[in-house]
Amino acid sequence: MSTATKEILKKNNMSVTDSRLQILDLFYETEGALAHADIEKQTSDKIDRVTIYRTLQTFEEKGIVHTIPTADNSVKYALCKEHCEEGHHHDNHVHFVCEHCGKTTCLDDVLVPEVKLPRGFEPHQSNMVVNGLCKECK
Amino acid sequence: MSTATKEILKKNNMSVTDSRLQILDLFYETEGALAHADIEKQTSDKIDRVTIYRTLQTFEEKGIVHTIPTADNSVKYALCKEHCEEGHHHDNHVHFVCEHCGKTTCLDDVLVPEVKLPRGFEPHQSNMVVNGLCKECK
DNA sequence: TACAAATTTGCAATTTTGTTGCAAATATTA
DNA sequence: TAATATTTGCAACAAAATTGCAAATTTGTA
Repeated sequence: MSTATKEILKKNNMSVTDSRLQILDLFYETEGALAHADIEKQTSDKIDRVTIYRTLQTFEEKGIVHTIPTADNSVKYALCKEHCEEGHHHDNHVHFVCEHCGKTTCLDDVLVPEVKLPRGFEPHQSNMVVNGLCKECK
Repeated sequence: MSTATKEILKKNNMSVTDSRLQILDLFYETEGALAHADIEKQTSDKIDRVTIYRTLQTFEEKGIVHTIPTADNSVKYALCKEHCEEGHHHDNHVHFVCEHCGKTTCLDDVLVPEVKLPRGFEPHQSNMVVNGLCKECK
C-alpha cells in the first residue's frame, strides 16, 4: 500500500506524487529488478515515459534504488535494501541474472568479495553480476 | 602496424579488409577498452557506423574482443588476451573503470573470485567491475 | 482553507543508438 | 584474371533517451 511508500518519499524530501507512489509501490511488490520497459508496462498509461526516466533518476540520486550492470548492457534498477543515503550507495551485494527467464535478483546476503588490485589502482566500489539459472528455471 | 593484425584476421578465417585492420589496430594501440563512439571518432570517416557495429560483432564472435558490463551500462569492448576461441570466451578477469578519466582497464591477472550462492542458484559466468581511481588520476 | 511559490508532469521535438535490406565494391579462390 | 563469396555503405527504420516549456499538481504559509 501507498502508506509506507509515502513515508519513504517524505523522508527523502520528495514531493508525494501519484507517479512516484505507483513506481515505488511496484518496486516493493516486485521480486527482482525492473527495467524501464517493465515499469512502463506495469503502471498506469497515464504515466509518461519521460516521467519514468526522471523518477528513476531521482530515486537513484536519493538512494532509493540502484542500477545493476548486466552482461547484456540493459539498464535495470532495484531497491536499495539499507544503508543508502543521498548520493552514496552501498549496494555491495552480488546480483544474479537468470539466463532463462531474464529475472535479475539482488542476493542481499552475498557480499562482493574484495580483490587485490595491481599497484596504483585505488578501488572505491565493486560490482559483481553472476549469470546462470535461478531456482525456477533449473 | 597492420602486418600483425592482418595475421590475426587470417588466422580467424576473416577477410582482410581496411575497416577491420583499422579497428583492430586501434585496439592494439589503445590501452583500455573502447566504446563504439570511441572507435567512430578515432578511425577514418570512410568507415561507416554500421560497419563498426558489424565489425565489433564479428570480432566478438571470433573471440578477438569481449564486451565489458560497466556500471553506467555503456557497451565497451576490449581485446581478449588469450585463450578465447570462436564462440567461447574466457574473460574471467576483473575490469577496472576509473571514475576520473573514464578509462576501462582489463586486469588480466586478477581473476573474478568464486562466491557461494544461496541454494537453488546455478552459476554459469561471473562478471566483476571495480570503480575507483587509476594510476594516472590518483 | 486558500493562495502563492515551488516542483513535477506531459507533450512535442530532437538526439542518440542500434538494426535491416540491398546494391555496389572489395576480397578470395581457383 | 575471372567467378564466387564476402563485406561495405547507403538509406530507411526502430528503439531508447534527452530537453525545453507550458500546464498541472503539490507544498508551505497566511
